[in-house]
Amino acid sequence: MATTANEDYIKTIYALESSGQRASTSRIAQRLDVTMASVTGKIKHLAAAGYVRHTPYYGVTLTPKGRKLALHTLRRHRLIELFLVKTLGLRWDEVHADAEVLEHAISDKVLERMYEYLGRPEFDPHGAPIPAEDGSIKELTGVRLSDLPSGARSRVLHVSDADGEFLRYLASIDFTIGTAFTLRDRAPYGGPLRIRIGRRELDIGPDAAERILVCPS
Amino acid sequence: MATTANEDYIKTIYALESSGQRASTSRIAQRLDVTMASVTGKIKHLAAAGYVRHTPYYGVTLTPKGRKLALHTLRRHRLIELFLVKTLGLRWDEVHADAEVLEHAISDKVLERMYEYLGRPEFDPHGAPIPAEDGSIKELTGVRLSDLPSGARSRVLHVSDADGEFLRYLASIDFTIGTAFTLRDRAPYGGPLRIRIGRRELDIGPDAAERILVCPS
DNA sequence: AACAAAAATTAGGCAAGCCAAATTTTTCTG
DNA sequence: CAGAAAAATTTGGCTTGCCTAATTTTTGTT
Repeated sequence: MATTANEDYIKTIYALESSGQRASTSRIAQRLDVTMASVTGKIKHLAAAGYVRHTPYYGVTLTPKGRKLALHTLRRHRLIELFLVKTLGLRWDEVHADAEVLEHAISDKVLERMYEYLGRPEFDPHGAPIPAEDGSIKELTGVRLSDLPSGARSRVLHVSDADGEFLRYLASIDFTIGTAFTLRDRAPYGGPLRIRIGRRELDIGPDAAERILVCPS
Repeated sequence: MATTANEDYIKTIYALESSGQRASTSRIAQRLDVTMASVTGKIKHLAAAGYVRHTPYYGVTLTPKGRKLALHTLRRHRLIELFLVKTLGLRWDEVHADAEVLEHAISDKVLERMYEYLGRPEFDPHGAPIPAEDGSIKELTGVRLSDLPSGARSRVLHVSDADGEFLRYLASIDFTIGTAFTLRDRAPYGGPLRIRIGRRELDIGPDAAERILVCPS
């Protein structure tokens, strides 16, 4: 029942719900790059199997069973990303696609070995929390860099793993997970944010700032 | 074109050819645990795609293209087995099933990283040679333990990875790849072979001895 | 050589996943 | 609120990969 396709749909629905969006047919279709017809068909199947509740012409919500599968898959994805970075030395911007495939292929046994090998980690290379085996997950209590008040001291908490180019950009300016910095000020009218990291000064565009989660400290 | 199913069929045909058996519909079906009808259908597809030549009512042979795919898949399988043993500490008897799945899922990039991480190894945990990237493979020049003359000094070269129980048995008597030993003698009428390893003496049944490849030295 | 058994193939069907095109429902807009 | 646009669904069709049952070909036996 938990095929590759099913897990991908469930993960997408979970991501939409987590970001406060309605899991509508069109949004699922867009994220998975399939047609709406395919989504409607799959939704019926997932509803019959008890993973989602479906309100026709509105969208779906995960059942507890669906939520559990989503977190199980997310745990696999994030552990695999971390393993690829830590063990094989891949960069944080190039592990997403591999993890997307391997999360459906690796056995529970191998996954638990990876978990132990990595020292029971809590976060993946992008700062995202790794769900526990029981399906519990730590919520990230951060704010968007774009919402940070001027003068605040903070550190980088999380960036999405989905956009490799953005990750390469952040790596190129050495603005990675855990980096401590001070927000000097922001230029008016959508101008860049001026950031100080130790002795180094940095400008970050407002669009980038919206995609970076930070932890005020 | 190189789907999971295709790669599994090609691997099976390669294994049959390598062991000098005709790759007939029935033998392929038996090894893959599918019906002969399924094999006939798949064979037509593989023949049309240029991986095999098909002689109806007789069997198939690999084309150079098919052989290349077989060796490519075998390389992946064996590297993954070794990686699981070396890096994650799995036992040699429990890696086959995982490798069987992962060989179809791991990207070339990750595989090459594993190859480098392992120090460009030449053999898998069961002594089988790992095909090179260009598809070349070292032939094992060994003899079956059952064919070894009495009194010969030798070492364990290779055992098949397919039978976990047999591998556990060999591990339990500490008769693993590379173990040096002397064949004392063999009991008549299909009796056991008496083996000496250092100071230790061991009896090995004739059926087991047929499945162990050794390297006289 | 003739017949039975074994091996192989063909024919027809099913499930998963996808698609395009047609239709229905909802939402938006003037 | 009426009509248009957008969203969702239905219908029918395609491919992969498997199955059972029926048929054909080969092989083995007397």
